[in-house]
Amino acid sequence: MQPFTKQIIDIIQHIPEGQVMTYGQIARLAGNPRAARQVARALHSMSAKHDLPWHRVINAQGKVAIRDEEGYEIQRMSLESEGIPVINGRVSLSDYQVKS
DNA sequence: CATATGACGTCAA
DNA sequence: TTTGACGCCATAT
Repeated sequence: MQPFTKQIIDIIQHIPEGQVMTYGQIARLAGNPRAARQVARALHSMSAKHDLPWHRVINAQGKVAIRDEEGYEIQRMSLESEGIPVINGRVSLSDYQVKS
């Protein structure tokens, strides 16, 4: 497991309940400010097998970035279950995004 | 023009 | 078969 990937997983596992993080923030904390896309790649490949709260990871616009319909709804439900309302496929980042 | 952002797609072990 | 690496560059603003 590469340090990067490990960092990404670690960071996601530490996202507080009721809060979300963007790809850019995760990439920055992982040590590579330009690796936002790699964060997406990592999740695409490993989110399922790491008991990660991946539903707390969204894009910088507060939108659910999942393309898959099923996964999208799963994330929406998960977020709302934590008290994060998803309106029009979006989340109120100003209220729920983790600040760093 | 400069800056910010990204839930893929393919291949190796 | 399944799990993980890749760590850029196309697109939008």
